[in-house]
Amino acid sequence: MFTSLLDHIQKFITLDFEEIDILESKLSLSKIKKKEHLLKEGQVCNTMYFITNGCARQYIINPRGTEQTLQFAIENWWITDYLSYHNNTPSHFYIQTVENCEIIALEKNTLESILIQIPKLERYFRIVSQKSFGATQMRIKFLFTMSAEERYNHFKNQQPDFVQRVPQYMLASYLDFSAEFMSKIRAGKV
Amino acid sequence: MFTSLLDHIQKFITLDFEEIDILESKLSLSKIKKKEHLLKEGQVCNTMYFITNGCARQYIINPRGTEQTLQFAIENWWITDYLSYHNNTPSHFYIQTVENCEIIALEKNTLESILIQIPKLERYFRIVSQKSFGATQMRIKFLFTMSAEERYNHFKNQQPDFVQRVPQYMLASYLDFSAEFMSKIRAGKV
DNA sequence: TGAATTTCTTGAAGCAGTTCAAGTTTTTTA
DNA sequence: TAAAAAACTTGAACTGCTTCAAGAAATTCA
Repeated sequence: MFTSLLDHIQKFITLDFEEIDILESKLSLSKIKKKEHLLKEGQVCNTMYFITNGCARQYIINPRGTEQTLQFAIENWWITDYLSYHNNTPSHFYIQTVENCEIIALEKNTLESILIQIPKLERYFRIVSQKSFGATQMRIKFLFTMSAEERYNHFKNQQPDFVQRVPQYMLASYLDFSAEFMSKIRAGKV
Repeated sequence: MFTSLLDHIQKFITLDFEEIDILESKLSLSKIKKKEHLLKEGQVCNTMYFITNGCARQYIINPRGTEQTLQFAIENWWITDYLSYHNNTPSHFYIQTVENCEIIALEKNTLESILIQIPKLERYFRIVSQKSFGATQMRIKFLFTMSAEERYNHFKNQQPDFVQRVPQYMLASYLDFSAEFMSKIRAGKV
């Protein structure tokens, strides 16, 4: 039932049977329909979400009223607002499913009690978040150095399947250009 | 000698005397002159750097040959390339001191041996990196939604002292606009 | 201190990408 | 399966910021 998360954890640390039991007893899997919100701007985020199936995104609504996606999460990714989570401050972000999803929602209280029983999981979450941080630095590099068309082609080469999975306007905003410009890039009119 | 790091750690976890001794026995403080490199593009990054005094930055050289700063680190910040660090891949980044610095350089091997003796430090590094990740998400939000002038004013309001500490052209590139445009913003010619 | 280097400033020309508006296509839902 | 909603396309007008070039000011260092 939680094999995808257990497998992911065991890429980084080794769990024994007892620990797996503890973990399984505390986790729960939810089915969430497409376009539902896991977090809205202004709420304090006290939950981490692990996607076992489907796709979610973190987005904002910009001053012009347009949604801009800051992050996507697919199978085997965690998504949350860590700043709101750690500081107990209202979030600046929305988190929303993009497809029907199966998600493990892990509340702060639950996670803390798990971490007391299985301290080794601290290591798992450390490594996962350090790697995410590293990936985000690369993302900023691409945003800084590539043209819109280069960013699109680069992304398409790196994640060819994913490009099909989300509406173009969401991907356009993730790559920091307009939906209209995305159309022109794809049509070769640039 | 390592009080700034020890204090920082103890904001998140509690260390006993024995653990502090172990830690102190494994750490070393280096003085690094302004403009020296801690990491160059192409090298595998196997060290994390904690700034106890001074300022460093992570930057790239863009296709036009101009340096672009992706990240600054001042007192009580860690700086490294986590992607290169974890994957043992050549780094895409330079890390360089911006001022004369006092730095705790923590090599991967050393850190791993410390973490075996003091597993609770996993928690410290987890929380620190999750908070950094959260801060980077906010940074991307600002890059996406604010004009160049707004980004400058926002940064100046948040970090008034820091603006004085680094050359304007470095800050301009960190805020993702040109050094020339920074001049015009500051002169009110925009 | 004086020379060399680094950093900052200014204006002119240009362009990558936005905004707007309207229409078309595709997908979802009742 | 028809109607509604969501997503995509297109062109025209515009603009925020870049690039270039050259000089001025500030800082560093021998």
